[in-house]
Amino acid sequence: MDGSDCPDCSRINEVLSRIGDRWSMLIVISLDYAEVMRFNELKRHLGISQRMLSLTLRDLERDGLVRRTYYPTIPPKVEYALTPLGKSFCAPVRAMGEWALKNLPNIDAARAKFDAEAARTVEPV
Amino acid sequence: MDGSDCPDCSRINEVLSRIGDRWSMLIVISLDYAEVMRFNELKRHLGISQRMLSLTLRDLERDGLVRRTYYPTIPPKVEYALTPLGKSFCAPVRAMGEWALKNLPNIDAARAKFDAEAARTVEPV
DNA sequence: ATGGGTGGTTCCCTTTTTGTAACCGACATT
DNA sequence: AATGTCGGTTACAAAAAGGGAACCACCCAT
Repeated sequence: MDGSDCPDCSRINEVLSRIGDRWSMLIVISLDYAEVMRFNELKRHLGISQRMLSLTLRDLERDGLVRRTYYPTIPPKVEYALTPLGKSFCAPVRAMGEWALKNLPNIDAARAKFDAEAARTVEPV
Repeated sequence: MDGSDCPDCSRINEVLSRIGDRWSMLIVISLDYAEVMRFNELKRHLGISQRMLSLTLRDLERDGLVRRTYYPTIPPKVEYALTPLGKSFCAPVRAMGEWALKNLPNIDAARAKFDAEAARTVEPV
């Protein structure tokens, strides 16, 4: 079984296992911000390896979030942009980003506190 | 570099690498729905392995999203519930869940179309 | 003729993640 | 007496993710 009971869980599970990885989200965010970007532009912007970028972009295109436009010039030029579906995905991703912005300090504080207490119970001296 | 240029990227990168994994989100959603759940209850509900569940729950507790209450009875009883921080995280997660629910068919359609076209260009017969 | 940029693909290797199985103590059930 | 439950931890193994470098064709600038 995998998320068998709760139907929402299996759905969310599905979508997260497709486009819920780090690079996909970061690419979507970048494209949302820049409207259109070229391959090496994305690569330099994100610090992603060439291999991961091409793999992730192909998956995003396959899933209908990204539109790839190839110009057979010399040297070749390829532009990536969000489809309407990709743009609609930005809303929840941005919501999560804003939550992150606001709550990362809280997480850090909780983590520091947890670690401090754990250290005390292990080493009471 | 890693998401160096765009400040949002590095933040989202951070938060995603902490609580952006599949199990964390599913646990948060489950706890939001049920208010409080026990260890094996979560395990059965999500179909997660015992090891991953204990690891993920400890991280969630460490990050202040989940509160763990231990009752030293025999057999032991442990309850997990969301903290206020965890509850606030539900909003963006739910937004993503709702998007998933609505757009999974679109993704599937795009994927099928992409695969069909790829098959045609490879095997034109 | 050498090197660089374009957008990739392919191979190899390491690291990370995840699952499986066994074990724990102490009791309750069969 | 053996087995099951509860909430885990640990060791091992399999799978997946990811990085790095090499290679491709083609042209341009030096």
